[in-house]
Amino acid sequence: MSPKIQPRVPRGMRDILPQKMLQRQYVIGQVEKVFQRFGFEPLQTPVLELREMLMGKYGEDAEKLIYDAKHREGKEDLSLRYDLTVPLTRVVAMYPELVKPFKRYQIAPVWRAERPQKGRYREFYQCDADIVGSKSMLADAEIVTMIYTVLEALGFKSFVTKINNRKILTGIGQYAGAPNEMLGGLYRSIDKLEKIGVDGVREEMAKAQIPTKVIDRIMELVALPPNAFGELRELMGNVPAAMDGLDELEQLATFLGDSGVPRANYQFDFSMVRGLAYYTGPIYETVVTEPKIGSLTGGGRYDELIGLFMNQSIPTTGTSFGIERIIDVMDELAMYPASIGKTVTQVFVTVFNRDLIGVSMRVANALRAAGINAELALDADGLGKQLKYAAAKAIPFALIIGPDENAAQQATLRDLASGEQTLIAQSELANAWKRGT
RNA sequence: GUGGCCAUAGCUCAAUGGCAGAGCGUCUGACUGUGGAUCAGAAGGCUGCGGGUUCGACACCCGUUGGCCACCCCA
Repeated sequence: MSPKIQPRVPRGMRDILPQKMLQRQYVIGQVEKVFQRFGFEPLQTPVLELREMLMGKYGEDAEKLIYDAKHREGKEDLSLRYDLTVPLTRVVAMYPELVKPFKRYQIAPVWRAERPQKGRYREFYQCDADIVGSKSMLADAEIVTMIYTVLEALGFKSFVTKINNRKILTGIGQYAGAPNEMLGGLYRSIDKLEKIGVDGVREEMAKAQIPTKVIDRIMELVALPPNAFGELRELMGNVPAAMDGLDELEQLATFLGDSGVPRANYQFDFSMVRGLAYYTGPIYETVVTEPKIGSLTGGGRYDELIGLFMNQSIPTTGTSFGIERIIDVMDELAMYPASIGKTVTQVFVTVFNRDLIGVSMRVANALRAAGINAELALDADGLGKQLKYAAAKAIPFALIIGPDENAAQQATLRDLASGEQTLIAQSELANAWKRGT
């Protein structure tokens, strides 16, 4: 025999075992239900894209994290998808016949070669919902409303969706007189406001050789309290880009006021920055305040991205839920409903002895035909062993059909949590379930 | 990509440079129509991997891989 190979998975990737999968399926199911309730349709795309589809979309830093996946003898340069947004824009450009506004959702894995940490993996699922073909701020309001509805459905209480506008950030740069090449670093510093405070941001900017005068002007704007539309408008009255952005956000604010989303769950925050290069309008990011695990959702408007694939550009907005982080938070806060069990099996049908295999099998199949998840013992081991197995798998009930029960056409139903047992006619088992076991 | 901490039985962790251990879990039996409790017993290890120092390394040194944490960035 050849020497054994250490079984391992690639760095930052993991197996998800059945009990965890049940939780995941619950979370994904909830998200999907809300997506559909808002009129989004499912889409699937290949995990591999032609490399050139992905290049030049995310910005230089992000591009370094893209995995290449070319076959040894392949003629095409392929990469694992980095997100679901660029594949969407590719689809929209390829199928002009799609009815607009095109609303699609996609729940699928993406790959980023980052250094793994808690809540950060190299292979992770994103749940995206986007609206293609609407310039209206109502589309953005729908996205923000949906973010709230999804998180609320999952049981989150203390979360805030922060809203800003790329145009305002651009305006801030212009207003402060910051040279273009400094803008990227500038935004990154601004984004840390909440984390390192006003002084921390100033310090970082000073270190980056940004003139004090520029810093002063920026901080004057960025340090404004949330939702301070009036002050911002006054200060930046002569910066057209900022005015456009403010107009958009004020419209969005009006729509959100009528949306039913509680005021505590969204906030206009002029210091929130999103890194991806393609955003052009409103941007969103949701953070939970309880355990600090980074952002749970991120998104925004990217009106020009589709234009990279076709002559005509199509205004688009949407968001992405980071389901891995959502799950990590839900684990930490034990947010799963009791109905999410540790197994899908509802009843374990024991096999008393070889002679009674056929009886147990018929009973199991009858239950299955009635829509009940029934597992059949595969060995006529001692009853003790079979019950132990069922208990270890956390199956709620066991059925015992020995010679006595079978002679009377009955079965013993054992509640494995309480130990309580009841005799039920074999023909009545499925009905007993429907009445609520 | 930069820096720090860590890696011993399935899990949680011990072991002055001197015989690799405990608790929990697993398996078997006491219990041939019933899991959890109790008791008795058993299995389980190239101490992540590769070098080095040493009479002797789980321990010290170097490298490497992986995990975690902080940056960077991000879902």
